[in-house]
Amino acid sequence: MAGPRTLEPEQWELWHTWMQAHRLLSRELDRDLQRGYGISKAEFSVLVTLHQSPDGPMRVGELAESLDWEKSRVAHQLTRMENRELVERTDNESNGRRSGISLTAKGRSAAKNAILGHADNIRRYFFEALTPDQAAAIHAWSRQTVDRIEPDNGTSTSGIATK
Amino acid sequence: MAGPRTLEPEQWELWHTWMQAHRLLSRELDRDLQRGYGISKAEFSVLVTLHQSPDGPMRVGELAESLDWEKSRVAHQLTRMENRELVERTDNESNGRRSGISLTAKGRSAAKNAILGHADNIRRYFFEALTPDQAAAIHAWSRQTVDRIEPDNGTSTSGIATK
DNA sequence: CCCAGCGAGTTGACGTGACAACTGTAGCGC
DNA sequence: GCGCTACAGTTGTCACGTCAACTCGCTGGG
Repeated sequence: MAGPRTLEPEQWELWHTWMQAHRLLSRELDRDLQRGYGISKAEFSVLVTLHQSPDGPMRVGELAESLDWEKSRVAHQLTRMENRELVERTDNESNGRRSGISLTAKGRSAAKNAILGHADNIRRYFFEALTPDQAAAIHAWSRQTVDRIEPDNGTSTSGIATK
Repeated sequence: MAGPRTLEPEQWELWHTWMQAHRLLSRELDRDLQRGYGISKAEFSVLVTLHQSPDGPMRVGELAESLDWEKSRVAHQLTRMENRELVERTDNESNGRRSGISLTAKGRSAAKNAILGHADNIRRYFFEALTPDQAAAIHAWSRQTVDRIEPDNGTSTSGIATK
């Protein structure tokens, strides 16, 4: 409709700085995870999700939904992690197909260590330099954005949500 | 040192929501760029940088510094873009090595179109749902973070900076 | 029985990104 | 000239992520 077709310089500046901050932060966290625990961020996400699973082995579909990843991405990731012996695909008793994903001992201990270290890093890099105002602003914006792009999502107050 | 070794639930919630918002936003912008103009975000960045270059061809090092990418990443990206005829590596008159990067006609027009559309999308997805307070808070935090992780950086007000 | 179609999961192709090792040119001291 | 170092750029390798095509088991219709 109306409006200038380009951004104001200060808008550009804000956008650029915001993106850059995010990129630098992600890079630091990735590197720390890699150096400290020898796992990548993607691997970390999978390990945490499996680690927190209450009912033992998960299936690929569950993992995909829980992480909000595409199934193919999960499958690729699991293949790599299976090669590195962090997870294993186990036979499911009820039907013939192997469809259970579970942590190996190695995967479980990696998860345990990394969770603590990672939380520490997040606090160091993100929360320590965050005033309450900023936290509120970022939180509000994040929720708006998530709701706008992907409305059906359990981002509500603090936990479980509808499903 | 001291402090709890894990994050508070509300901190986790903020962190998770923020990461998710960022991911969804990036994905939307990427897809729009791809669908609307047939170029990726990485290609877009290179095209914009070259397009804005005042003195014609740039060199790989300049590009890398300007984008804050690793040189190898730039080289790989240029190889792909050269194959797609968006840029060309031209001989540099002063020394024998081919070291100039410039846009092809195709690249130039792609850049021109994409810049407008992309700015539009950024406004739609980012600025429209952002109050002035939020913008200020986010801007402030971003600058702090960039300065903290990468202190020597031209993030000052609006342009050129020391170098 | 056969086969069409579905849903879950996998695979392949391709672009992306980080890191390390390599090539090649220029400059310096001898 | 010779060797050495520094630096720019390239290449290889591996992990990551998306999309499209595929496999496999299960069903339901004929």
